[in-house]
Amino acid sequence: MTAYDAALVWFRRDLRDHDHAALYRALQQARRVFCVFVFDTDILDLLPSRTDRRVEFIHGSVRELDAALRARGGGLLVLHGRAEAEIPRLARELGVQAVFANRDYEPAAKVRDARVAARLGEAGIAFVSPKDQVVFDGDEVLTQAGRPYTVFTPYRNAWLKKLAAAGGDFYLRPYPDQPAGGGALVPPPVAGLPELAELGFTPTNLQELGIRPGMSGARAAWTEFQGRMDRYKALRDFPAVKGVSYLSVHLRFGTLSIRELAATAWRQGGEGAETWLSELVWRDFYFMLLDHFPHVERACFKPEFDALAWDDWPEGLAAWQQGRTGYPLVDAAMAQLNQTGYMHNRLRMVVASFLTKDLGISWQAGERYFAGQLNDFDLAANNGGWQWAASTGCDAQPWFRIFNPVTQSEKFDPQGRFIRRYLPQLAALPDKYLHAPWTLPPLLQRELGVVIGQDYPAPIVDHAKARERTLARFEAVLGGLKRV
DNA sequence: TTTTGAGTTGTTCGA
DNA sequence: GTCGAACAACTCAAA
Repeated sequence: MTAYDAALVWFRRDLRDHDHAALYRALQQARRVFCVFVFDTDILDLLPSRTDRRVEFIHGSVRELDAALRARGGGLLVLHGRAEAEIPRLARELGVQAVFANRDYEPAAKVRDARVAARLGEAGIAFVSPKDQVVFDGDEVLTQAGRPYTVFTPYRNAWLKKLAAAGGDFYLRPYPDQPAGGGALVPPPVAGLPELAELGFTPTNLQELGIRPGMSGARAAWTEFQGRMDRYKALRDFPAVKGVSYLSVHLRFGTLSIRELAATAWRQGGEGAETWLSELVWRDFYFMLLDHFPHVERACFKPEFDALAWDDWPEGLAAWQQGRTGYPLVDAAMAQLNQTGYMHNRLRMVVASFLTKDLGISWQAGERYFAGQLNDFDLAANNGGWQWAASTGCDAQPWFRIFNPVTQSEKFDPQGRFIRRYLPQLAALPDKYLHAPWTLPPLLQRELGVVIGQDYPAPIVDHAKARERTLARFEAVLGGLKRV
């Protein structure tokens, strides 16, 4: 029996029509179900450029979602404006009794949703926001003392235990497309998807990069990854190799369901699948942290680290952003980011360590740059990753978190295949010198046509000295605390 | 309440 | 080149 005559499903970062909590609940509770997506100007206006792969990805995914909903008798109403105002207005116009939208954990989204809920409430319309984008959220995995975990390993243990206790797939079962005795999708009163240009954006190189948006792109990438999940543990640290899943962008925009991914990894078992499942647990962990500790968006997870005296060094930041630090692995990684909007996870750690620990620049500056560039940018994961690298987050251990950019290069790109791909000007260098080109004897530099300081930058800092400065920087804060 | 064990992904040093 | 220990000692989470 349906409780409502009509309901509205508001799609945000969940651009699929299967295994979808809000869509399922709406169909369960309402006789007629409308669907809407808003190109939210409150978000779009903040983007640094009008050429943005994320917007193109969303645009393509929305087109596909609309087609899928049409095939089921419904369709997607696509709006362009302030979601905060558009959703309550639309809900009234359509005469629905409830709006369903999957729960979001970002501080700004929580404020927006609270305002929407309040406006809807004034009109007697319910706002329902079920859990969808994580396996376990907020208060589902807590310590014995009832507090949120702040250390990953015990969190993961509790997370896995909770899943296992429920028989493995209880929490991972997909929501059916059509609940028994439920309502039906109905077409929107106005059809049509605005073109990218109408939204004020220009096309990107998304297609050239082979990034396919939408549920079809997600399905293809997911199927491909399943064939190599068992090798994930062995290969994931080598950026020149196809070792990681490349599913982050699909998880970011919900073109895949986290339950489906986790269920598959859980069922498969084995080293590769277990390691990958751990990464999905990290994802839940960071969402949970952001939800419970929203101050991390701007400040350090551990407040004492807000006292760290980072350097204000615009030229250093620019060199890092543009990939001309003189450290090939760092520069190749930044080139990958700038050209494709993607960066391998190992390299995200390397460049984050380099910015904060070698250049002494605040993690917030790096986080902001990533936010503008990454196709898969997600506040929770990006912030968590940066704070981990900067040693200001959970498990802060500065003396463990200073990566040696040359050692990392030798270890994880031993033949320099990744470096040569993104820094063709270094292609002629022998492997031996590729990771630290400044060690190449000057005569050989001329012979190979790679003169340091001319054809490729000299190292912007000396790692050993930078390391000492960083340890002193942390000592000033931690040592100061000890004396109190 | 007190105690105990452990902490994603490392680096450096010296033998 | 390889290997084990030291790094510094705090905080968290469970027993």
